[in-house]
Formats: sequence, structure tokens, C-alpha cells
Amino acid sequence: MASPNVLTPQAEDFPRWYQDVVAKAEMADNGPVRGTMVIRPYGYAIWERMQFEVDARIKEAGAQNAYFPLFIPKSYFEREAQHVEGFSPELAVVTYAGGEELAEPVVVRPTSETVIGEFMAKWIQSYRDLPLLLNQWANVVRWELRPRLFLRSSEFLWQEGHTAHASFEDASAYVKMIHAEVYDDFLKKVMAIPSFLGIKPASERFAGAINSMTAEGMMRDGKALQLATSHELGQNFAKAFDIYFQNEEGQASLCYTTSWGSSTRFVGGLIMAHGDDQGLVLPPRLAPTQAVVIAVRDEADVNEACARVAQDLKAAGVRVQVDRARGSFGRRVTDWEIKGVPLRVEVGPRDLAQGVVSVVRRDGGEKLAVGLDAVAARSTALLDAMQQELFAAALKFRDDATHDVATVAQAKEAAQEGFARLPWAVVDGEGEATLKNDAITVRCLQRADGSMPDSDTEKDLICIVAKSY
RNA sequence: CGGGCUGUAGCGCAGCUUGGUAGCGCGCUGCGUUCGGGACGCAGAGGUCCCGGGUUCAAAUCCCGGCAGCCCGACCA
Repeated sequence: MASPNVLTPQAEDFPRWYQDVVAKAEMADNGPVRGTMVIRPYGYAIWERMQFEVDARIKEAGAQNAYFPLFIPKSYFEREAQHVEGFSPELAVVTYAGGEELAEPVVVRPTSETVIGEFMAKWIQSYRDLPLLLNQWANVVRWELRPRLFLRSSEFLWQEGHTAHASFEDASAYVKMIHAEVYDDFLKKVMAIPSFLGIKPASERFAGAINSMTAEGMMRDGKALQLATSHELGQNFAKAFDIYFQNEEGQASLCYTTSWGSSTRFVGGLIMAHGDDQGLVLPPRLAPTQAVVIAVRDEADVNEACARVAQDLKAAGVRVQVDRARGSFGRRVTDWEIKGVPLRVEVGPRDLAQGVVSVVRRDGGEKLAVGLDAVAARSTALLDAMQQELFAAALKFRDDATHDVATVAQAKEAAQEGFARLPWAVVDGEGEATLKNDAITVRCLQRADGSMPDSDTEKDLICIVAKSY
């Protein structure tokens, strides 16, 4: 694996490496308006794989897809005090349209609690209408001052779930289930990213929520990335939008609502959680192309063998692509490596003479001589193994870079290269402000055993602090 | 909004100090040789040197004034 350095090495300049990967793997470009993003076909194909997996889990959880408008009356935002306050700085507002000044300015949605709340109020009459479980796939706009492709852009794509329930307990249980069964399950099984699940301290909570849960992943540079969030909104939005239902006793009663989201930031997390100096490394379950069959030379025998191997792989359920010899071999190999394709099947005359082909893993670069008839079976086994091993490697990386400490000073030290874990009581208040001076934030609060607390008022909580994206 | 910096080919840059034919690398096009780890040769295409004004015989270069962008400090999927 003596590849030339086509990308800036991670150790030299991690942000630069990230930009190089995004550009050279042809995932995205900057849009013409600052902070906007053009998602290129390869990047979008990965996003579609993510959508497919997340959407299936959301439906499994009983929620239904719907669509609400991009434009929201500004007055809606002003109904929930904390919500306005939190979102005002990043709102894009339309004041002029159709050739004239608008009577009421229109906000381009940064999130949809408000419009959806309005319609929940309309649709919910009785306890029989509950729970109301909605989800939408949409674009949202949050004006960003310091954008980065996939991680922070002024417009991004996401999924936002919104639900209404008859009781606090029901809402709470449902959103916790979503957090575990949709987000964490997806991250673990599909993205191969281990995450710390916990709740946000008050300072990091969603504007208008009574409790926000997060899934924090560790990137290869030791920084944290919030990959998904789920919120208990209590009755805050129900009050603001009159989301009432008639209970079994015939009395009007306020709903409890939740919301939960995940976005194209997943793509950024994917790049930074598994990528190496050769480029992207895709977990097989997310790879648009799981195996590429490379013809070493443009010769009839070789091309024939390629077609046959590709057919076998396809029949075995592998997403496969054939790369017929055009240009130099090394160049083509490097290009597929940058794109992170999990398996490379190299078919050349030398191997064919012995009835074999070379199968190479993207992670680690292990090269195997595999008999022509065994390629499909061997490949599916390798893909399964890679999926498992990528998760195991990411878990080990994260745990090796997560340190238990006792003081704020030690936390500051440990967070230079990874995560620090310490008692929340040590950090709460003064400590949080001190850490912030060093751009270190409290990523989440957990119970001592690592489980999800019900609220930040529980005793003996621990916190995970780190630098973050 | 405060501090540092940059605008020259699609991308990355040199040239500016000391004014005088606008260059290099990558990429792109064509032909040929190559092809088991970013191949090479030859031939090409591609520029309002950010914008406006000034100085000068002559401005990418010097002067003045704009504009745009990048990086670092307070918020966020």
C-alpha cells in the first residue's frame, strides 16, 4: 500500500484533510451563496443510503412522513419565548416578495416545531387521536457565520420528527425509544460509529425544550460531533399553540410534545470517524458501491472475467461496479480508495492464469487471492466482517482517547486530544465557564454507569467534556 | 463587531521590493507509447491580473478609494 500522498495527511492538518476528501471524493462543493452547499452525486448517494436506513427505523417506530411548508409566519416563532430567543440570530427572514414589502415577514424554517404545532392543534381533538407521530424530510436554513461542508452549512437537509402525547410519561418514553432505536441503532449498526448517549446541560439545550438528548461521536482528531438530538418539549409548545385534547373524562387537557432530528451532518461524521490518509472509508452498509471490479488491462479475457465476477457479486446482493481499464492502474486504484469503496476486486491476466483474482479490503489494505468461483461468497463475508471491525476499531479509538479525570484542570488537559469524563458536580457552574474559555464544552451528562439520566437534577451524574464541531 | 491575511487560467500558487512580451504545478483537449499502486512524450486550449480613479511614454507591479473573501475570538443539526 505505497500510495502517493494525494491528500493532506490527517496528522499534518486535519481540517485540510477533511476538505481534500470532500473535494477529491467528489462529495460536495461550496454553493454560490456563502454557507450553502452543493451535494454532488456521490455525496448524495451516501445520504440516500442514510435516509433509507433512518426512514425505515422511523416507520418501524410508528411515525408517518408528512410535509410542512418552508415558509413560516414570523409571528409563530414569537409565541414560544425561549424558541424565539434561541433561533433569532440565525433566522433568514423574507420581508419582500411578489414585488412588494410583506405585511407580515416570513421566516425560512430553521426547524418546524411552530408550524407543526399549529396543525397538531387543529388535528388533535380527543385522546383517541394520540399519540400523533409525524416525521418530515426537508431542508432547513440556519444562517451560519462559519460554515463547513456537511458539518455546518446555512442550508442543510434533515429529518425532523414531531410527536404529541397524552401524558408526560408517554412522550418521554417515546422520544427515548426513538433516540435508542432509531439514532443509536443506526449509528452503531450502519454508520459503525459508537456514540455517548446522554442529556445536554441546560446551557446546550434546544431552545424551548425541557430536556435534550444527544448522541456524541468522536472524530479521528479527538473532537466531538453531535450526530443526532431528541427533545422532550414538555407542554411548552402545546401551550404556545393550544395543542389540547379531550381526555377520557371529557376534560380539555394539554398535550406533551417531542421533536428529534438528524441531518446531512451524518455525512461529515462518517468522513471524520472512519477516514484515513488514503481518503474515505465507508462501512459496507452505507457504501453506494460496495465492491468495484477493476480490470487491470483492457483485454478480452480480463473483461469477460470482470463481467462474470460482477454478475456473481450482484447475484449475491452486493452493490457492484466494474471499472474497465482506462488510464493507469495506479490512478484508478487511488481514486477508488479516496471514495472509500470497501472492496476492490482486481482482475488481471497474471492472476487469471491461476484461476484467481485479488480481493483487497479498503480498511487495512489486506490483499487476498480468491478463486474465481469463490469471489461472491468471500466478498459478502468480508463485507460483514468489515462492518463489524470498523465499529470495533472506532470504539477502541474512542475509548483509548476518553479519560476519567477528577478536576476541571485535568479535564482541560485531557480534552486537548480527546474526551474527558468527570463528575458533573465538579463542572456545573463555574467549571463550565472555565472550560469554555478553552473552547471545551460539556457534550453530555450521563449516569455513572453510562446510561441516560431522566434529568440534569439527578444526583451523582457524570459529564463528558470535549472540544467539538 | 475586534485582530491577522489574501484577491493573477477550473484549482493551488509565483511574479509586485527595483514599472517594460503574464508565468509555473495540477487539471483539461488531441495523437502516440503505456497500463499489477497517482505513467510518459509531443502538440494544444484556456486570462477584464477583484473594481474604480490617479501617476507614467508604459501599471499585475507605484499612489488613493471601494468591494469581496479567508483565518482567529461570543451562538448552532
